[in-house]
Amino acid sequence: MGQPATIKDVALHAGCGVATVSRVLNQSGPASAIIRERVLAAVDELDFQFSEVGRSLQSSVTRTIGCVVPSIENPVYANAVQGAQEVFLNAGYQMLLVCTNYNPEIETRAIRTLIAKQVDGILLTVADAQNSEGLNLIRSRQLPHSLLFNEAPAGQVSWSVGDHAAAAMVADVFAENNHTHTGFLALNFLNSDRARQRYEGFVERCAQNEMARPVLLEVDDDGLDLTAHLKDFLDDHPSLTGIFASNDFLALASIRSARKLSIEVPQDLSIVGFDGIKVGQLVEPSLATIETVPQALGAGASQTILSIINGSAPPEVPLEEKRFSFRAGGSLMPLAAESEDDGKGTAFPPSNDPTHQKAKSNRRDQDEI
Amino acid sequence: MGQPATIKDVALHAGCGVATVSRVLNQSGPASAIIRERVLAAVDELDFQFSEVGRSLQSSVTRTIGCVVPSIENPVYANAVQGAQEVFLNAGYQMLLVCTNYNPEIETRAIRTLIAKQVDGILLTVADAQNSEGLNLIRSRQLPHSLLFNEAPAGQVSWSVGDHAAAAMVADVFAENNHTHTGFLALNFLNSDRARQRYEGFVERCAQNEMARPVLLEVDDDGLDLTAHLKDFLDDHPSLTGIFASNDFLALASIRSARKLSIEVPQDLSIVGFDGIKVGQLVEPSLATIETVPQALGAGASQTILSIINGSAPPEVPLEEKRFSFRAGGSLMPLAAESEDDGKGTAFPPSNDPTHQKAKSNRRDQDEI
DNA sequence: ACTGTGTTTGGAAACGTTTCCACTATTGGG
DNA sequence: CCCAATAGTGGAAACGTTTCCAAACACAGT
Repeated sequence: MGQPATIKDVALHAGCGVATVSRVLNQSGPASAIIRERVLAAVDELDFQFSEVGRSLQSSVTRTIGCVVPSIENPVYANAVQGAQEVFLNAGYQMLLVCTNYNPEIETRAIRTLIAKQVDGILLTVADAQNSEGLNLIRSRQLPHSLLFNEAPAGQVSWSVGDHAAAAMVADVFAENNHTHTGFLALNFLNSDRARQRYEGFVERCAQNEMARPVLLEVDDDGLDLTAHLKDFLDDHPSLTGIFASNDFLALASIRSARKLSIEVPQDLSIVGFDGIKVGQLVEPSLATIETVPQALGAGASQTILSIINGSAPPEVPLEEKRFSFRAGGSLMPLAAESEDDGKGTAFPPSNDPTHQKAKSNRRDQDEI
Repeated sequence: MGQPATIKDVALHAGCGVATVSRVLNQSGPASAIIRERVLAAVDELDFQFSEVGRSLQSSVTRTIGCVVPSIENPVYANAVQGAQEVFLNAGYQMLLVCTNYNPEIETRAIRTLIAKQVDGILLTVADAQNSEGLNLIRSRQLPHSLLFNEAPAGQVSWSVGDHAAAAMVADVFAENNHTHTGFLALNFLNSDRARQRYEGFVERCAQNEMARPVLLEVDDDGLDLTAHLKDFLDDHPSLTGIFASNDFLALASIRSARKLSIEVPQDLSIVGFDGIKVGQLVEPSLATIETVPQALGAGASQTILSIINGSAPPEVPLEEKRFSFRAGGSLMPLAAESEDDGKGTAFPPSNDPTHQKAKSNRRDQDEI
């Protein structure tokens, strides 16, 4: 029972040539009933299984796909990866997973190794789609691939949320609820083109809605305690009535921090998140957020890759409206309508609003379903 | 620019033999400065990279590890997988990930494929460690492997939480807080030996603490709405003052459902979770739970595999006390001390306690830090 | 000039497959 | 009874590596 049996062993055992064994097992050619039986018996006896390595060398197909994402501790990526994995598995592919921790160096090295391993395709979320060494490597070898969560440059397919438009929708929601002075809370702003796009989309639409320019609050560690940051931020910008957090964890952390500062959410401060993670619906107040469908994006991107491999028609990326939606929640509350702000909206208007809004209408019911 | 360059192309380009190219690139033998330069130039020119497939065939080493887990939508597994992935990557291995969705058939098939791909080791969480076809395959081929989250049978290493003991600790916590009538809330009881072990550990220790035997509430779908289930459950067992949920999501869902039924947590009902997911600390009331260290378990299990591969000393599995701890939270509240129950604790005692406990001491402060 | 030592070098085998092709039986029809 | 199809079979090449081994070469000491 030393080394695993090879096709040669089977051939020897069955008293035939290796070609015959291959034909029987792959049903790729004629074989007499007698010999078929002998081969099958030998396979059983030796517990034989083809080596995919030998096969891959011969066919230059590995039935393996590479997947490169920043991290799967973020449930958004976890869901996407899981969705992708499932599609691949059903199509007979397995998935090599690499988490880069937002480190471009690891990203590049990982992609290089994936190429060397001759994966049949690569699914990836890069730190910066405009300038990714790994992505260039992939492109120059014309390896089937698809971007996930990155907006692709010019005409390339990519399965992304539509961060710009989604963030604009948040601006609209704030506008509809009479919020004019808002903040944007971001983590890892530098390492994520997604966060940047959300910020841009939010800022632009706020301007269009004649709201004040959103104030940027950038935090760098992902510790849970934002309290100090939040306090400084609100002290500096007392006119703020709403915060758009660039992901749901930040949003939840903000709610908690606000509570410690005796700021009631949503009465004193409205908060909107991004991603639509499951727990957002389990908490009190429930989280108003942009709901996304990461699993569907992951699955779609996988199908894109598979279609390139098979030469079949690629799936259409759904319209933006299908990729995100606003999920109402108790963390957002309308402000009593008031006189419009001056319509400048470009520069930071001096806050002429010395106190926090204290609208006290008690509308907990919003998340009763 | 058709097919990628092979070592033969490089040899041709550099005007030398393939053996020389191999020696230069691997620094595995002598080579004159002249020829070294020519080889390096050819590599650059042709953008050559070794094919790992050819290499693996020759060396029967793939620098690839298989990882089989139920799902990475569960943050516990996601963390563990990420921890493992990181260790492997640092050691020069990549990881093939398969999510089985708790389906033993997929599990077996995946393991079979991993073996065929000649992975150097397998890290896995199986549905049932006592009776896993895939695990048997791995064992019979003596493939380096390590179990994760499964308790291993007799003397085998395994990186698990220590579900039995952890659940017993929950029983102790309930006892210290004067809860005597508790329920155990489980999802997927059939598919998870973990849930079963938690139940057993909880039941046993409750008996030792002379508490009533915990009532089992099993739910099958993982929809978010437990309200109906919870209502029936509490109607049937009005004496319950505490629920131990077999994971934090269930615990959070219970809190929400309780709220809908106008049952206050923790005043009317205490809830303790299991796993210690991050959001548990962000919600109000914060979740009392068993905190685990899935990332450390994943990393440890990986190191076990690496040590088997390298023939080095395997890392020690930490003592149970290091693998979990109780995290206090606002969802659990002590009951006013009262006369002891009758000490039978074995059969279901008839509930002689017609109303819910309504201890009203307002101790929100418990989770202020 | 010749031997001996040591350094470079490249041919060839091996790893486990698939597939092409040539070869041998078997059959059916004349 | 012979010939031509045809079904069944196995040898060998190819895939891209590494490594063994023998050959070639350089050079110093006699």
